[in-house]
Amino acid sequence: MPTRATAPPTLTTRQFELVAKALSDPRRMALLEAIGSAAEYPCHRLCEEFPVSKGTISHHTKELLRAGLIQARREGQYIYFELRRDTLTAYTHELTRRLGRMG
Amino acid sequence: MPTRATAPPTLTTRQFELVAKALSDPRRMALLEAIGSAAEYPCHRLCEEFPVSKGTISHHTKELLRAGLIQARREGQYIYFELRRDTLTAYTHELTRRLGRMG
DNA sequence: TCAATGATTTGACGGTTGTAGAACTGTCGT
DNA sequence: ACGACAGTTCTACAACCGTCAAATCATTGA
Repeated sequence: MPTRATAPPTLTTRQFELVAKALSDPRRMALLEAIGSAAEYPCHRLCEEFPVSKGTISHHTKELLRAGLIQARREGQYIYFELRRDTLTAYTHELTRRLGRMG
Repeated sequence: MPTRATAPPTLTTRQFELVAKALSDPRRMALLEAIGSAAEYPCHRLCEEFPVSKGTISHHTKELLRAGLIQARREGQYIYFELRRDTLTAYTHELTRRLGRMG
């Protein structure tokens, strides 16, 4: 069976922790929401629309990348982010798996 | 209409942040899993089974209580914790609601 | 080649956090 | 009343985190 192109249905312990950590900061969560609001979201628009410095934006997006919550596509001098919903579902599934059946 | 005894189907912004923060620490997550592994879990068993001090256990359970992820019942000198799965479902639902439809 | 724009990296700073240990409160048996 | 046990609170500390500013890298256009 070939390796799946999309996403693993389950997360490693390490990645589970990274996702939880990434979601724990309100600002980072807001950035993630913005990115998820469109099919693709240009990085410089995040810089325009959030009252934080470029460096901070870069820091947060790096964390989101590490967690696998977004992916980046470079096009010339621009970078476009895309929300990875598969990682999110994997996270919520792992959460419910660890904490028994939920309502 | 009377106030519901169980849990709100949706979380306030504040509570959403508290839950995300509470879930972001691996140790606290492990404590939550232990509590969720039974209908009720006595506090002193957490102290026995985790290699951290009493003070640290108390600190973490306090955070879990603040987030509404557990509830406590006192019985004499003992305290029993119970996982609140309703808060967890509310959290995952809010997460998916904020990030658009997911797989 | 040079200037301008987009993005990353580095260094520093203040606030937060996980942790231990000691002191304290509360409850049970004897 | 007293000692043992369960839990909380306080203090202190090292590590981490979000943030900015400045420097640096990368890419495009003139």
